[in-house]
Amino acid sequence: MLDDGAQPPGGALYRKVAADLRESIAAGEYGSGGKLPAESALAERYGVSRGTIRQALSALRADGLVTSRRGTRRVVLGTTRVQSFAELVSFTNWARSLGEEPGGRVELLERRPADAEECEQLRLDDGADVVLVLRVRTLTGRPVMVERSVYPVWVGELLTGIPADAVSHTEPLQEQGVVFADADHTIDLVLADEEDARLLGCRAGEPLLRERRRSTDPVGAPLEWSEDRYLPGTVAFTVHNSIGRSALSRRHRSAP
Amino acid sequence: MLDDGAQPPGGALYRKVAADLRESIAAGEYGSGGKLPAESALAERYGVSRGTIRQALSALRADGLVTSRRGTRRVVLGTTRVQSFAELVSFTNWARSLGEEPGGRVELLERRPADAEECEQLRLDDGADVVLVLRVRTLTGRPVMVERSVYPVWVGELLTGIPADAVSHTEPLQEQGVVFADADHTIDLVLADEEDARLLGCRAGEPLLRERRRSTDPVGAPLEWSEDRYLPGTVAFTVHNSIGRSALSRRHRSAP
DNA sequence: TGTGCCATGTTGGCTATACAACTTCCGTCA
DNA sequence: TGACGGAAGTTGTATAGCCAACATGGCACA
Repeated sequence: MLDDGAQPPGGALYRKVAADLRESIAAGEYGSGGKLPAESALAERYGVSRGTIRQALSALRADGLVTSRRGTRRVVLGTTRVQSFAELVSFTNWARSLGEEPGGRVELLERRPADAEECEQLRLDDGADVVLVLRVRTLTGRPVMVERSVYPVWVGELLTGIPADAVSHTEPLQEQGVVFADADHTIDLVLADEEDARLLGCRAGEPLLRERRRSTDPVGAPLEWSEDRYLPGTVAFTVHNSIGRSALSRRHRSAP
Repeated sequence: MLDDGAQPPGGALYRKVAADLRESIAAGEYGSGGKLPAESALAERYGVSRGTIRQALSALRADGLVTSRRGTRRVVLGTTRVQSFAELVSFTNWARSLGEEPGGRVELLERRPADAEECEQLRLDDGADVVLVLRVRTLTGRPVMVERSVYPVWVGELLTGIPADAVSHTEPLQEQGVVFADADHTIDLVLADEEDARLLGCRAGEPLLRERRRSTDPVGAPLEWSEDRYLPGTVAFTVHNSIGRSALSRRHRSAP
């Protein structure tokens, strides 16, 4: 038990405890709807302080795996959940975790001046350049999504050396020290334009699920501003939130 | 400073600190991209321990308001964000927070045996009854969303006494001690059927943004299983996630 | 000039303790 | 039998302290 296997801040004790508890829960050790041992009991079992246990449980709580209420033991909510942040930011990681073969092709990679929204999103000065990458992503050969990403030049020029049929873009970036730490996602619906239709092999005007995403590094510097358009029926987005911890919100759009 | 104004577990010190910091950030006191004071400085300012400050900052971190990295002071990511959990679960609260007039009409309220998925989602035995509520929701008179919710009978029968034109359903439930604590959302795309078209005043086959939601109480008991269908262009869902704290996930659907 | 090292500031992680608030259950008493 | 009350168990909140890991800037040295 207490197997290792995390890379971000790696060796933290509470992460190992959390990982072990996740496994136990997924294995049904406490049943679905069953009660977890008390914090003090877990502290003794793992040989750590109650504070560390609480740190671990807080992570499970945020993932929606367990409840937490003053006065009673924690209850198992779901038996499995959660994708790592890496699986969300990287299409490649996600596909692999599904057992599907990720693919993709760069349709366009160019450097050009940023427009108003790109400046806003990437916090660039007016007139600054950005690198635009247009890619079609496939799952086991089938086109699933078209991705239009713009990067600040200092990020984008790291991508110019990558072959056009490279499976992953985020992995080489990570290797060069670019760390994706935060992301804001906006999900709505959009109709395919002619370019979408051509790239995805659908008809123009067909509805697509759109995810716009702004990713930042640990310091808060914008790394990527991307608009992904998914063919319907291929993906769904799931979110968990709880009272006092709601990363999800619903936004109104008065002007279509 | 340190204004009150939270109702769930109300009086916690770290919540007041967090609320105060939120205000300061929203007021631009540290600038966008600016540095927050050190934890120790904040601890002294508020007259609390560093642990309490860290608890408050952890909440802001989860909301994506500030960064956190070992070695450097925290940086302001965004100036404003976040809706309370109540605004997400309740259409009424949400609409009010937008300054729009929420409306709605119950098209159908009936008690009937649950089907297979409803049993699964609400953790009911086979053959158990559920209460189905079909409602059209309007924003300042304009129909925006159709909501199909099923409740376990013990929740549903609390709704039967409510007038058909009642604005909110969740509020009367809360008053009777039903607390919504956790929710799982799945967002995807669906085409309007005849009923949707009739209720929303659109054409059948038109694309709609669908949110399926399962809400549970603090003990983990399912309270509601709902499917909401939004007219395109009226809403967008936004999610924030960060490395190590990802409540969002992307799911594959192999069989449409 | 430029490079590398070190002191300092800052957050992450962990422990220990104490009390408050709440739930559950059991036993007592009417 | 039923209601009330209290004891025990459990999580929430807060404090204090310690060290490690990391970032930054300045200083010394080549």
